[in-house]
Amino acid sequence: MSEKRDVNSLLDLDFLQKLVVAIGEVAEITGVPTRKIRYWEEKGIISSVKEGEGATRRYDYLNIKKILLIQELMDEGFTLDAAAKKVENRMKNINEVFFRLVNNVQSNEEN
Amino acid sequence: MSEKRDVNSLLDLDFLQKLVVAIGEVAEITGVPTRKIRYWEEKGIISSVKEGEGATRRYDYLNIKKILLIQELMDEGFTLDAAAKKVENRMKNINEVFFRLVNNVQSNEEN
DNA sequence: CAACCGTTGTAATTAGGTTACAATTAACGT
DNA sequence: ACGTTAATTGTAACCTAATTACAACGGTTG
Repeated sequence: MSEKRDVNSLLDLDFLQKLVVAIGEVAEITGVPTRKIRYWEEKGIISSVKEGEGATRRYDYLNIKKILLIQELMDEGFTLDAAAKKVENRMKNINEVFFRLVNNVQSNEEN
Repeated sequence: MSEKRDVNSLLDLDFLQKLVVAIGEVAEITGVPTRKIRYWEEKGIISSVKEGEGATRRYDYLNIKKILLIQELMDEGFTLDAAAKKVENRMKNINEVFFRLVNNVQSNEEN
């Protein structure tokens, strides 16, 4: 069975981290308009990457997640800053879990 | 512990499926030039989605994976068609595994 | 009511993508 | 050697998407 290989191939988290998308796509995915996303970024609440000078921004999936979570909390009545703080804590957890997963996948690869 | 929630939040495969990126980004990720990607698509080997009429194409992560795998096989000496066929088989497996994972995550959610 | 928060509008500019037509390069069979 | 096919690349004209900066708006709070 080459199934383990297929699973690892599918859950290639290293690859997932490279998967960064343009702002229009993020707006489509999250339902948060581009203008708002840029505003949150101006305020330092989320962040994007720029490949080169004068290039367009790209958001990784952790930041997209963040946008979704913040929007959810704001819908519940949190202020932007409060929502951001709350999400920040959850993100720490998510990052930890993430690294643990990366390690698991890597040790499975050695079989 | 809200860890299970965080894991599910991280591995939100439903969300992952929405994560589609523009051709330039695919080129960056895979190292395969945009022109070549479009050529492979013309030949029907990979596929993209278009949101509306006259919009730009977007590739989901399974298709990006496909591009990577095909390029690898071609580097080993396979022809394009042979590589495509081989990858097609692996993709079937990957899709199966994928659906199984989606179901697992969903049943975990019921706890 | 003044100040702030969160958001949105828009115009001008730049970046990125599409299409179609054509050319190139290498391998394959006769 | 020759025509053929496979795989790729170049490019021009056109269209779509993103950026920046400046401004404005409605709601809330002191």
